[in-house]
Amino acid sequence: MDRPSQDLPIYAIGAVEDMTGLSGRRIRYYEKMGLISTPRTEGNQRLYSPAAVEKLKEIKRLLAAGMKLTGIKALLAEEKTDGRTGLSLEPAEMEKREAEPERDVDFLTNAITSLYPVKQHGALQSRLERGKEKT
DNA sequence: CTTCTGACA
DNA sequence: TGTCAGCA
Repeated sequence: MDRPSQDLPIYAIGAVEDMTGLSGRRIRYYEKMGLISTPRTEGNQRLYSPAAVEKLKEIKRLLAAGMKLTGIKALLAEEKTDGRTGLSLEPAEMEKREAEPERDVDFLTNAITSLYPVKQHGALQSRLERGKEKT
């Protein structure tokens, strides 16, 4: 069967700070901004899975690439959606996208193609292209 | 000792 | 964003 080990929340925020190079302040901030969701222990302590750590590294990269938190948030929302059908967006998300001030489609497309494996390009680019025509 | 939230600079 | 307070 699959090994959910990658998804098991096992690291305390301190360990994540060492692994990602991000400050706890920032990690908590990203969570507050809705970029990530973190499981808590009964004592309200945050726990991060190896996958979550990678996700944070990804956010760090995107940020370094010049993307705004809002753009990354939208990107993460895309991934959460089915990459193939990719059409289960909630009205609230749609509105946010329409209102996204820094939506440079070409820039996002480049960032995506250079950062992600071919697999995820299709649906994402289709959506971006559509938004492009629309605009 | 580490983490948490809220708040200030 | 760093850092401090006051808790747990």
